[in-house]
Amino acid sequence: MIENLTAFFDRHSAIVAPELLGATVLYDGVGGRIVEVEAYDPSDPASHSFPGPTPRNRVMFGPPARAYVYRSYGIHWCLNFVCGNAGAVLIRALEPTEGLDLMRRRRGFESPEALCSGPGKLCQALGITGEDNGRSLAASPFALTLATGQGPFVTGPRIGISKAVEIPWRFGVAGSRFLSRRFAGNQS
DNA sequence: GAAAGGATCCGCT
DNA sequence: GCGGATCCTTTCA
Repeated sequence: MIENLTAFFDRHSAIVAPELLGATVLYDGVGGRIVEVEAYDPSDPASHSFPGPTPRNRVMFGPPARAYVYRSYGIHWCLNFVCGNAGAVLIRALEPTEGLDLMRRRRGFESPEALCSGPGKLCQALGITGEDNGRSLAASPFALTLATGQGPFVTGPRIGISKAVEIPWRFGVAGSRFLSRRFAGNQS
């Protein structure tokens, strides 16, 4: 258990990503356990940091332990945690534990499994927008509690990208009902 | 200045 | 299970 968030995130995204599984993320008191993530790094054609710094992705090239929030397909927001060396971990799914009422109100009274089972849905449920881009994960409104130990997890190819699909940098808690999509092969 | 593409979600079949 | 909606960012002329 690393107490310093900056030290925790200042490593390669593919190392940080699986260790985030089981951690608790709260935004203004609303959130839950992380059950699914994906890693991206600058040598990866599918990563936003691959082409180099731009006005949109400049946060990825800044200090670690910050939130990188960007708009996807013009309508959804996606939440990333910035790691060392211009890498990032995309938060894909949560198991909701805090603020269920508020999430249901924002999401239209869906079942718990559907509240945070996807990057765009997750941000809507927690109320995260582009205004949170670049904010520190160590200060309000964010509250991040790292897991004391990792349970079993599964890996697989990442979702929704057209380049470097063969890199298995998707990580999920084994057997969780809150994943955005099931993992091919061993899930139970 | 203009055009193309994208780390997705929702509704319908 | 599949296809459309929707708009911001980047790239090129």
